[in-house]
Amino acid sequence: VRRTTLTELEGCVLGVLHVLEPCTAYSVRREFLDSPSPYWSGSAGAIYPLIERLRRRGLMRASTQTTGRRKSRLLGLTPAGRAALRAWLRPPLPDVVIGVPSDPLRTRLGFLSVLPARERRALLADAVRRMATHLRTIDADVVRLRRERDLFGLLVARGAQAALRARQAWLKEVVRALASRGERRGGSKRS
Amino acid sequence: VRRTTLTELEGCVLGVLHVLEPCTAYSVRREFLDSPSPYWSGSAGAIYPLIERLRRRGLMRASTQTTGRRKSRLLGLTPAGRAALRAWLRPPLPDVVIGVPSDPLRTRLGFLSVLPARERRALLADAVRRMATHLRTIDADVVRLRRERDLFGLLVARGAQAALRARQAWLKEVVRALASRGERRGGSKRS
DNA sequence: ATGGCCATGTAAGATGTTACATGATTTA
DNA sequence: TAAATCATGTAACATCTTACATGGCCAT
Repeated sequence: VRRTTLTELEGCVLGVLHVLEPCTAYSVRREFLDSPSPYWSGSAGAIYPLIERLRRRGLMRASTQTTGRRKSRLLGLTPAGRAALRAWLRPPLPDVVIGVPSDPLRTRLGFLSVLPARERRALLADAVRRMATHLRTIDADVVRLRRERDLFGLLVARGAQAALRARQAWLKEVVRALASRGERRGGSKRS
Repeated sequence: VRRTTLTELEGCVLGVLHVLEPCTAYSVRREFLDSPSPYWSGSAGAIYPLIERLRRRGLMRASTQTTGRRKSRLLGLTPAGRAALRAWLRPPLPDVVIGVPSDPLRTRLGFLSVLPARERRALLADAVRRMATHLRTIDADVVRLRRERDLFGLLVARGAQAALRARQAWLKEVVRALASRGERRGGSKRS
């Protein structure tokens, strides 16, 4: 089955390549390893076969270079690769891009009714504490990127910051809603 | 390799089961098909094998019922299943639950520099318009769940609403930032 | 009775993870 | 020079998607 669209990771790799080219496969991989979002694992078994796939599809090319004793391949986009990247970004955006983004924390809190009151409070407390810590590192990222005058990097970091702050505010709302509700009953199920 | 943790989808299925049991595999599937988040595909090829897996692991059981001429299996959690579900929800939460959630829109806007100014504006306009439409349906969801006094359903919907609103505000920030920057240059790359 | 949706699957294939292998290079 | 890390992979496996198959049920 001839694939014509790009997956999320494939689109990202082409995008990273557009910014970094010419560069090695490993420096592409580093972008994902260094991302503040744990969603991007950047595992070798994902990146290297993916790059080989894109190369065979004619979206990128690799030119063998030799630096010192080490052979490494420098990657670059082909015209077809640039076109595929633009097509990936061009409207209309698919529903999954616009729709409610997945959030494993929101998912879990939807099943809070499973836990007895004590563990429920422990879960919320853990989430509140860890969120605050994590948010501080993102705040530092934003400050750094602003100082470096990296406009697009800054916008992405601001988006992440906004998402985390909104989630933090929502988390407080959840805590309030459960506290104000009578705490006498344990595991009430959704009607 | 003996898996001991649950994947996101497996945890969700156990959670849905806790709320709906006893119920059929299809009604579990419906929960995902009807979810407002397009992240949950609810494809048959994902759900049915997953349920069989959980059953073989002893986390749920299936009792064959016959309604009319149709045989269907009613699913329910086992004690081990309940324990696994609680363990999935119990702290410490893994990093991927706390960290910056993935957002395909944020990812794409990070590569805005790829597009020429005209297509860039088209992309942002499409995103703004579709976001507004989508947000209205989520708002309606919130109103409905509030009326139905479904506390946990309401909290999840409020979380989705908060995430979308934050994204909408951020999107406006992106539009402003790009408009205020001189528009003379086309595809500036990240330094 | 028939066309369409309900309900339950299965098969093939794409993609990603974990774990390992290998050699080069840097650092203590 | 020994250990750590860089850089590039590969193999086995798990999971999910797409597409199909099958039979029951329902409205016209």
